Amino acid sequence: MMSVAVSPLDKFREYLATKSKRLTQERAIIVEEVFSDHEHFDADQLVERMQQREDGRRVSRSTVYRTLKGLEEAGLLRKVARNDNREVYEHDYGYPQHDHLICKNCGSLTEFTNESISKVLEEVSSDHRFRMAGHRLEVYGICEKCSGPVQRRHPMLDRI
Amino acid sequence: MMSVAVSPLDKFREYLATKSKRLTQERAIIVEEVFSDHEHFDADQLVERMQQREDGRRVSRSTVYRTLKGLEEAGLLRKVARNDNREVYEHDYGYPQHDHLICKNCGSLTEFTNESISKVLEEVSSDHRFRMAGHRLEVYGICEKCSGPVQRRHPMLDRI
DNA sequence: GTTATTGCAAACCATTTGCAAGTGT
DNA sequence: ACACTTGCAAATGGTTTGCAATAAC
Repeated sequence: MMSVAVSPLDKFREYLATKSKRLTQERAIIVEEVFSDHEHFDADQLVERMQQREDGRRVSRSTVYRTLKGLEEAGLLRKVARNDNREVYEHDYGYPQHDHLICKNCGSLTEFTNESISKVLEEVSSDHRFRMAGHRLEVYGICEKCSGPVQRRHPMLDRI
Repeated sequence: MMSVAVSPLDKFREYLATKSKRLTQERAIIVEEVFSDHEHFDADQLVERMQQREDGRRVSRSTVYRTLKGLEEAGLLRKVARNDNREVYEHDYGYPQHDHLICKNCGSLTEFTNESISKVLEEVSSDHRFRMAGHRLEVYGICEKCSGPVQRRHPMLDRI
């Protein structure tokens, strides 16, 4: 259980302060939108969500890109994979450490957590006098959905 | 110890045959160049190496890109990281499985091997009925070289 | 009032692709 | 002969950037 003492917006505000940057309306709206759910997303999807806001508070594509970079630096987001040639982001704050199974067929991301992986990485890093700051582990393959139905077009025949 | 029964070129030849593709001079030269050492490289570096060949057997940039894709499909190369916005490749044939420590400061890649990681990944995949085909693990941080000298500009003062 | 930020359009840049000429089988 | 490949130049497409107008502090 990880406790979240500060909201994402506050955390971002802190980060901005240390860099003499400003908390603009645009940045605030983006943070709100990004943290409104836990799904993975890419820049383009976020741009689209920003354009469909009912309150009409639009934000340009450039600002979305610029803010994503800031959120990453602030430790609020991290890149987890590339899909369709786009960087895929996910929350890196208030969300437990995990990695992903990535389906080569449908592109779906399945999260999993495993304690021993981080332990191993810490050992390895220490052996190499490497100061680990984070990692990105992508496991490629075919997910359950894609390996099931597709190959069994005639389920009854499987038993023959 | 992994035994390499077949040369990279032969392995590529086999792959090409299964796809009714041809072993052209260009492809052969690229394989030769790529497997002439074990260093990591990106497409641009390979293009440059191809242009500096003394024997004048040049290969165009497009063909390099096309062949890299083929070598990846053939299981001879794999992408291991992105550096400077470019895909970084390494040998995936006749070379033991390993992962990388990537320095955020100088971009250097340090290889490491660890048995338990693949074991864990197989367990996790099996738990999710996921058919693992491979993985990509990038550990980010600061390498020994970069964390040493840079931070200790006045080594003697460290002891104060 | 200063200085950072936005939105737009243009630029960037690694990678891909259409096509006519060339090559492997 | 046939189908696959090459090299070139042009296109692609995600991401970045210059700049004048605007907003945060």
